Amino acid sequence: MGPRERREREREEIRTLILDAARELFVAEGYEAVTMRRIADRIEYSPTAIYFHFRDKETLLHEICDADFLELAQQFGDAAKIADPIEKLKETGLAYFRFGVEFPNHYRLMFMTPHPPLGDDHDVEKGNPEEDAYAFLKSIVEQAIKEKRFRPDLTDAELVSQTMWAGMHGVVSLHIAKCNDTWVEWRGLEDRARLMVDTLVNGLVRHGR
Amino acid sequence: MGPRERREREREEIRTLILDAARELFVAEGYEAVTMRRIADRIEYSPTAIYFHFRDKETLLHEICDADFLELAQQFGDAAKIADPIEKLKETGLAYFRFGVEFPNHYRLMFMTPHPPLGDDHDVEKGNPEEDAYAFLKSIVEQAIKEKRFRPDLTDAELVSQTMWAGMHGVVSLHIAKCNDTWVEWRGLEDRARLMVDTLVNGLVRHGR
DNA sequence: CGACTCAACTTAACACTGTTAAGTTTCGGA
DNA sequence: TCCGAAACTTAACAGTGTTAAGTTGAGTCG
Repeated sequence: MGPRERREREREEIRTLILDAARELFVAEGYEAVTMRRIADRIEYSPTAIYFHFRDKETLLHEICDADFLELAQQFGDAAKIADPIEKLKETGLAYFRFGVEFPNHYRLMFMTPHPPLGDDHDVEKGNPEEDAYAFLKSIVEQAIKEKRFRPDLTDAELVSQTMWAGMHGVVSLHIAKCNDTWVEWRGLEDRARLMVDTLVNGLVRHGR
Repeated sequence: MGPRERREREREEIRTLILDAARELFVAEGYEAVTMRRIADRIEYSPTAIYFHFRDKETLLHEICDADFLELAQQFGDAAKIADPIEKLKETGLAYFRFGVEFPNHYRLMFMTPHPPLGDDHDVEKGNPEEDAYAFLKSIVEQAIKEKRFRPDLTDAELVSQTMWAGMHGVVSLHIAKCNDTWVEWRGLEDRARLMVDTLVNGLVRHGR
């Protein structure tokens, strides 16, 4: 228990100190505002100190939004309780939408910015629906397929999930990138999200007879 | 006749020289590669010379993708010939998709990057379906509504257009941002686009009886 | 206890970026 | 011929991410 562990703990503390400062700047003022020097200012260290804890800016930002992937999966808590797969799918889509609108800066980094193929050391456990948002979505789609709620030609859960995802992503990302665009007479954001889920689900389901 | 016009013509020539050099860099290596100094190198001028023709980098890039909006609208040439509004809508969606996949760097700038509200001096004539891609889409949706091809509750052409757009944008932008992501077992890009148009249209149309 | 080690940090610098101030060339018009 | 302005260049500024070299201070060991 000597000072060996104390050092390690202190190291972890300053690590999260940096992480928190960066996140705060980031969520408030966006990617552009996050400069190494501004982070350093905020925690009253020199800019170089950060490099002792993170390889570079990219991995720092990466680490920030890594935690957000977990956060996203937890937004599906309400949806997870729904038994009917179709209703569950709808609620999941809307929860995803709300997440994106609430944290646009995180969303941009997570889903709208191409990243170099970074190492696969993530916090979230891949495939676990409680941590992996995509796995959660896929599990719903699989359930819907198993219960024969979709059109008979829709047998690939992966493909359907990706389309469902893309639809909601389209609404969110178009909003983030174009909400100040005056070219288009935008309809209500909520309405657009609603119409997207409804239309997609309506287009996917097997219409009873 | 006089050198008055020659000067003006020369000025226009170097303007497009810059524009072409910038576009070339941009389409080949992406936004990050476009630095004022690299553009200047390529046309053998000093970096400062560019500022004599463009206010700043932002407006330069803006001007480049302004021309691309026109280009996009012209991709709908084939779709424009289709009489049936539903088929026309599908083909338009796929043409949009192909454009995004073919010119990802342009697409990123046009639709995935938030811009400060820049002046409304565009090349394209707003509302003209032959130049304004959104207007083209909306005209199809209006036609479909008029011909009662959509569900009776769908009366707002703007809202439906925006949803249709968002759907295809979702497929394209997710591809551009995440095509190197190994987290997801991506299905074929073409298949995803196809399923998106089909599902959306299927979810919108009035199902005959 | 004193010497040594090494992690944690700082200062100074490098190579970039977009952008501008100031100076130079060039050339048509009076 | 001289003037003025347009078109350009050189040099610089303030900023960026990042690194090389030096400093400090606490833990280890003879």
